[in-house]
Amino acid sequence: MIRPTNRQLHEAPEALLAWFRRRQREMPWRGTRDPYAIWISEIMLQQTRVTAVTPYYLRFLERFPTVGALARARLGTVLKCWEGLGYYSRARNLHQAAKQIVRDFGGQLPRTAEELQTLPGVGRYTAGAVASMAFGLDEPVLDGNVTRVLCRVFRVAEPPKQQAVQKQLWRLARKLIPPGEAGDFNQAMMELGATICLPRNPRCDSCPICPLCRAHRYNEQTRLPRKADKKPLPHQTIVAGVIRKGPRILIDRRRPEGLLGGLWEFPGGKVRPGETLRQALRREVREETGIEVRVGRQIAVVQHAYSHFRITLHAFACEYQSGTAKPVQCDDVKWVTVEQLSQFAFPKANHGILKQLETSTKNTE
DNA sequence: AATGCGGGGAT
DNA sequence: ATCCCAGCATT
Repeated sequence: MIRPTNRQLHEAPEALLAWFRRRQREMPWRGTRDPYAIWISEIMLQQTRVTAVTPYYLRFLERFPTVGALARARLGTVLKCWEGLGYYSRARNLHQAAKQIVRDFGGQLPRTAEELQTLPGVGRYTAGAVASMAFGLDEPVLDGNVTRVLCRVFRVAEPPKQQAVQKQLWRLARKLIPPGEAGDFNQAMMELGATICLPRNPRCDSCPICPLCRAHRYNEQTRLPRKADKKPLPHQTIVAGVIRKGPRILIDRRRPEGLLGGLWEFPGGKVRPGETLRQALRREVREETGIEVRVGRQIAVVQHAYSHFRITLHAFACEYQSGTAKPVQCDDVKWVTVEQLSQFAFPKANHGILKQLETSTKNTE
């Protein structure tokens, strides 16, 4: 829920406008009110930085100075002019839209946000941008910059990707527009996001609305906007055995390639569907080291998250029964004492087991 | 709601 | 390496 204060509502837009009019950067499409030129610039600026766009914009307008010129051009010519800018559907849509403007709108861009959105490649953002900057309409924009600024100034705790939050941000962006000034105000918000209210290191000491910023007050400016929750990671159940043979414990070294390569671990592995934990452990120990064990009591359960999956590790005390340990499906095996364990590198997920081991050993001494 | 779509600059 | 950029269309 977004709850702007009256002070924010009244003071922030004016402060931003004043700041923007003093401090805005030079851009070749600023200062023109040619709707065609503004449209081209906005399409090019979709997901693309000002510095990347500038040379393309200049070349494009020279080559296709009007809607009619663009509509008459061959697609191949348009694409050639776009070459290197990326997102080439933008160029195809631009060409299509130009033809549509000639055919349906007499060669003039439609003058409402709603009609603008009927053009291919023109969504809610671009429609608002052209409507406000080219036609002076009080239409809002919401892009990555505006989203970041709003989430910080109004301390929006929910991820702005969520549809419900999007809806509120659009409403707020509209509400903030000083009547008749949407063009400059929208640009001011984006300019602030691009130069001051930066994603990682916002320059709050240079921000014209810092005193009105809720995130800054609570020192949360680098934690907002919140990123969408990532998808739940795939999960695996793992078993491992602390296998005793007299005073020694069996460990094995993982093969040098792959996950956790070269680290030592307690023998074990993934539990297969339908297997009990103990069945899986006996099987894995046999496959990995070639020995038979009796699985005893469970000594630890460890939850661990890797970057792209997570595991639940069940550790069991085991007793050596028969066979000779050898590196069958691992790089090396070794019988060691509890005291020696600390000399070997273990994955983080095994540290809990190691700790348990030290503790229980001391207790039995 | 999730993806695909490009290429480059900042960290 | 990862994030992010004056987003849109498609599924």
